[in-house]
Amino acid sequence: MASKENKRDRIIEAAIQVLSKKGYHNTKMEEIAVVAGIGKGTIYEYFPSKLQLLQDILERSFYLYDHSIKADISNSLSAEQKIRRLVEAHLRFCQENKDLTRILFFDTEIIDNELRDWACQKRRLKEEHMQLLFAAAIHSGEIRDLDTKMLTIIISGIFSSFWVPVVIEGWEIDATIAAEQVTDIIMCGIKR
Amino acid sequence: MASKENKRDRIIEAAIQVLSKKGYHNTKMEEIAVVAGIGKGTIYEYFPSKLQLLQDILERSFYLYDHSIKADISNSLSAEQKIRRLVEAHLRFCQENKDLTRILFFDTEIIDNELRDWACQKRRLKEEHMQLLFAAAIHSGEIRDLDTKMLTIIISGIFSSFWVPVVIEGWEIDATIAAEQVTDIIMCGIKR
Amino acid sequence: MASKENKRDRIIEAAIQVLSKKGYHNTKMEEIAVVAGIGKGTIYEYFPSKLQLLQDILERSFYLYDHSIKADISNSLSAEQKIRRLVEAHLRFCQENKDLTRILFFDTEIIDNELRDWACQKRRLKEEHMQLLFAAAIHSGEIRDLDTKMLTIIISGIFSSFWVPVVIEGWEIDATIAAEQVTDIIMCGIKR
Amino acid sequence: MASKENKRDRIIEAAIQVLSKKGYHNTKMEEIAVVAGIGKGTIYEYFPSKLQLLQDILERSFYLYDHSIKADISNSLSAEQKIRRLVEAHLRFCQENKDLTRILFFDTEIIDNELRDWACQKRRLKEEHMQLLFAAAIHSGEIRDLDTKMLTIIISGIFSSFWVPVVIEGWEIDATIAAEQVTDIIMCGIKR
DNA sequence: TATGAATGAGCATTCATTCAT
DNA sequence: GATGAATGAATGCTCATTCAT
Repeated sequence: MASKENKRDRIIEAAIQVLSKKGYHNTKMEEIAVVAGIGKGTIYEYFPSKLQLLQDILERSFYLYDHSIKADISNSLSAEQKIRRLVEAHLRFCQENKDLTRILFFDTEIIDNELRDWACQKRRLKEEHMQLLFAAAIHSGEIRDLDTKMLTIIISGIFSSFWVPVVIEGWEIDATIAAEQVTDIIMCGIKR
Repeated sequence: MASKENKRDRIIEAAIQVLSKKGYHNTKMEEIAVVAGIGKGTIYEYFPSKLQLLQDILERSFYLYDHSIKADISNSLSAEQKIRRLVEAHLRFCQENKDLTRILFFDTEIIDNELRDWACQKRRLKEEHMQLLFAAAIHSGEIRDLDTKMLTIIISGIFSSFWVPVVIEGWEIDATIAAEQVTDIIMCGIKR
Repeated sequence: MASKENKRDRIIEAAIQVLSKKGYHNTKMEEIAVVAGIGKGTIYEYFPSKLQLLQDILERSFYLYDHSIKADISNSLSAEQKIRRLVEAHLRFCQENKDLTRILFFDTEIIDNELRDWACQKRRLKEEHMQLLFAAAIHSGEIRDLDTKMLTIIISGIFSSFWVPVVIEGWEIDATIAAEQVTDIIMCGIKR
Repeated sequence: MASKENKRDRIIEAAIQVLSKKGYHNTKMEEIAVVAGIGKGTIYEYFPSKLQLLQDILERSFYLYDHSIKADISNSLSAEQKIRRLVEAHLRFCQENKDLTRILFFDTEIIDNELRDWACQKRRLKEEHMQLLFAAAIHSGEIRDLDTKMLTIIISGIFSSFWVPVVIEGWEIDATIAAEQVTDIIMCGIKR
């Protein structure tokens, strides 16, 4: 049992490693098996197909990400603090899960319609959540009365723009400091 | 001759259409041919390989995008005006070239190392260009003394975040108005 | 008319050139057309297919070879003289028609059953002719009473073995002298 | 393991069968698979490509041929005996390995430059070996003082001329008797 | 349960041949 | 007649998946 979960996890880890480096279509099941140190056929004992393996990873990753991001936000915080914490959590996630991040954000080629829809839906949920955050902050007077959809797009964009330098270029930043700076810009803009 | 360019263009158009909907690996040469209304072999009269076809499209697209974006920025403008125009041009490009945008911003799976390097280089160039813009604006006192790398990441993120709602979700916005709002947020932040 | 024959000949010449260097399957019709200085489609005005083109060349070549070989043998000659002349004529043909020789003797891969049968038949005819020569010589007492089939195989082998060094390796020999030596060996053997 | 070698051998056998009948370019991988009684993809588990499969067969065949030919020649023999044994071994090889012989002596179309060079080199080695044999025999006074290159060409020709009647026409001869006759002609010539 | 040998659907690419100009 | 752009049948090869062991 423990061994079973163990092996499943080993497959997932191996898959994350290979997928993040090569992308879905350039990754062969055999490669994953080799990295996992098991036989090719064994993967199919745990996952019905390559696609399902990817889907499982994505779901798992998304859950993990979502968890990392949301866990830290208690409702008593101000919008500014919430944003700062979001940015910080996001950065930390990217730094600590580079391979996962690459898979999750490297908005990969349309692999499957169902998968694409799933990803879209997840994105939508994330955005709705953010939109609520902004709506509340506007309502409480913390931030200006701006279009919440546009706000969401802008802030989401800022979020996702950070993974490339961190994951691909190995940019080393202190998440806390960076979050501070980013939040400052978001809140106060760049104008002198 | 006119006809020859014509057919080349028809192939490119068909390829853009199919590629943007299905992605590189799910696109069959035959499908492109069918959409272009020609025989499979004909594509190879104009493009040596599937990969080269994609590469041609990407280069062409990038050139078009680059052109659309840069053309509009005369040096006499203020940083704020430059940003507004950039945002507007970017939005307009996305709106007017949805399929192309999808390929340009989405089709990022590692298809070929050379291609990946090319894309990375293009991104780097774009960012360098932006970084210079910010450095100048800081120097002239137009914007605050912020880390230009971070600024570039943030603003790039804002840029690229817009294509999804426009292209995928069919969000209809007036580019001029949106650019105004976005620039306002960038310049002045969101704090009340 | 003259022009028509002219063009046909130009195609054949070009084909011989290319075929002898690249072999049937590695030769593209377009290549032949380019070498002939005409359009690809034009070949089909003169030859119904690639195979037929090859067949025409082979027939023509064989006729030429046969002619070169046989022309020189008047019946009044002794067997020894006949053999000497045959060898000499064969060598001369190889020297003067290297490309043709390569096609004719480079017993190429089975391209077509009909063609293979044709080639076999030609070989058989050649051998029958030779066999008759030997039978007559034996009858007249000029040569020993040996099995004519075996004799034919041996002498044919000697013949065909000469084309490689001449055509491929560019061996320069005086046909008359070589024929003398070869005939000497055939007639008297190699034993001291 | 035994099974693995087994399958590899079955593929080679099937390939020899088909290749010898149809030639390289007319042989489809699928056909080989069907004859071997396996799936198309299985061949690629044992051979990386069609060309490599041919190359393996050629190398194997050449080794086998070379082995059959050379094994039988101890140095204490006279030149005459050596020649007789060579002829006999050659004939026996042709009789016992008809398909292989057909591939080895017939499949000469330029398929690949590397392969062609390999074949040329093998031929050259064979000829050098023969040339040495003749040089020694001349030196020991066993045979007349003839040009060794010419001698080699002639005797090689005699050798290779035998495979066609044996393999193609199914000529049944007793190798020992035929070798005797051939050697007699080589040594003593045909003149009465 | 674990394996990896076997499989064959699937696809990019080639090139002889056609036919509209 | 001459052309060469267009064609699609043909084929080598890949790799996710299966299944006998």
